[in-house]
Amino acid sequence: MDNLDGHATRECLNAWPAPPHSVIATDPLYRRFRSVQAAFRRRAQALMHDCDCPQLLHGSANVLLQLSEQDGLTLTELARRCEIENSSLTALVDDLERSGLAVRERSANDRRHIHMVLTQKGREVAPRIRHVWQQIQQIAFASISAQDIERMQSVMQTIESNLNGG
Amino acid sequence: MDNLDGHATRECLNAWPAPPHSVIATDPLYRRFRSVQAAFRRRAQALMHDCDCPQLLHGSANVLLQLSEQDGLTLTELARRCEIENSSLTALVDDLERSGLAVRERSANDRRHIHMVLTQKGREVAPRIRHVWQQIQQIAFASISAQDIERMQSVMQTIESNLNGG
DNA sequence: TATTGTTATACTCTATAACTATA
DNA sequence: TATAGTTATAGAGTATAACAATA
Repeated sequence: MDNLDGHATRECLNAWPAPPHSVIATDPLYRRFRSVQAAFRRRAQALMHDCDCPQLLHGSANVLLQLSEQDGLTLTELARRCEIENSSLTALVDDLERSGLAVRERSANDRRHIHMVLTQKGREVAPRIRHVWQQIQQIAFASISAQDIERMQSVMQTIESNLNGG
Repeated sequence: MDNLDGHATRECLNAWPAPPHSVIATDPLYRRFRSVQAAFRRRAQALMHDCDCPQLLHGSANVLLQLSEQDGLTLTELARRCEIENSSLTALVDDLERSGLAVRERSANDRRHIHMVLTQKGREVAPRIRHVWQQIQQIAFASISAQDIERMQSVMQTIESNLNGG
């Protein structure tokens, strides 16, 4: 076990070694993507709470905003616009129904289709949610130029495309 | 149910409406953070497979690289360097042990400490993992200038700090 | 009492596969 | 057979809280 004590000693002598370049160049970047998203989500939840909005998943709020643009979309069309799978949408729509913001209405013409229709409450809440999202933008992008934000989005898109082999 | 058919008709007449500015400005950006990270992970897994590396979680690979910089770190020190909680580290360390790349060794001096020690296999594999991560960088950042990458990282850091109220 | 580490649990976001109901 | 939607399940990454062992 002497070597283990040796390790412990090295730790003490050199507690903060510089990480190798390959590590600092990849892992923190990789992890930053998640932590930024988490920061967006946490701040949005705090703001929604402050604004007396129902506590929605970020995805549900997005569905709500889609519906406030065009009410009565079918689930499949909503999933397409939100760029998620049908099965992923189910929980978000459940969330909206549970919060009383929208209801499923089965189509009379083709009973396979379900239209999502905003309730009165949903129509009232949607602008507040939209406002919260706008606030988040203002907070998040404070002191960052529009050009830098666009550049970042474009770089991220290129990275994703590079990694997906395109 | 006539209104539902009305919705269906509007869909047909105007199937691809432009989303409102507030939506395009936030949600796709929010979601991009996750999708880029997923792209990194998927590509890394594919490359690790091609290079005959053990299939490790990204986090486990990161722990392995930390150990290849300094062997025998305690779990708490490893968690600190990886910027995760102790409890989150457990699964990653289990992963490394399961793959035979490192072993837990309890310290004789202070039996509360556990040192992670690379095995022979771990020392052989670490450089290959590092190489894979370097390849990923090359793939991900192809045709993107170093300046743009640094700028993106810095912008992301600012966004996170803004959102966290700093 | 304080520290190290583990376990149990939960949460967010997402996907795939198998299923039901309808056309 | 094809489409719309649901359910069941998984997986990645993370956290909190309660716990055991040790100091």
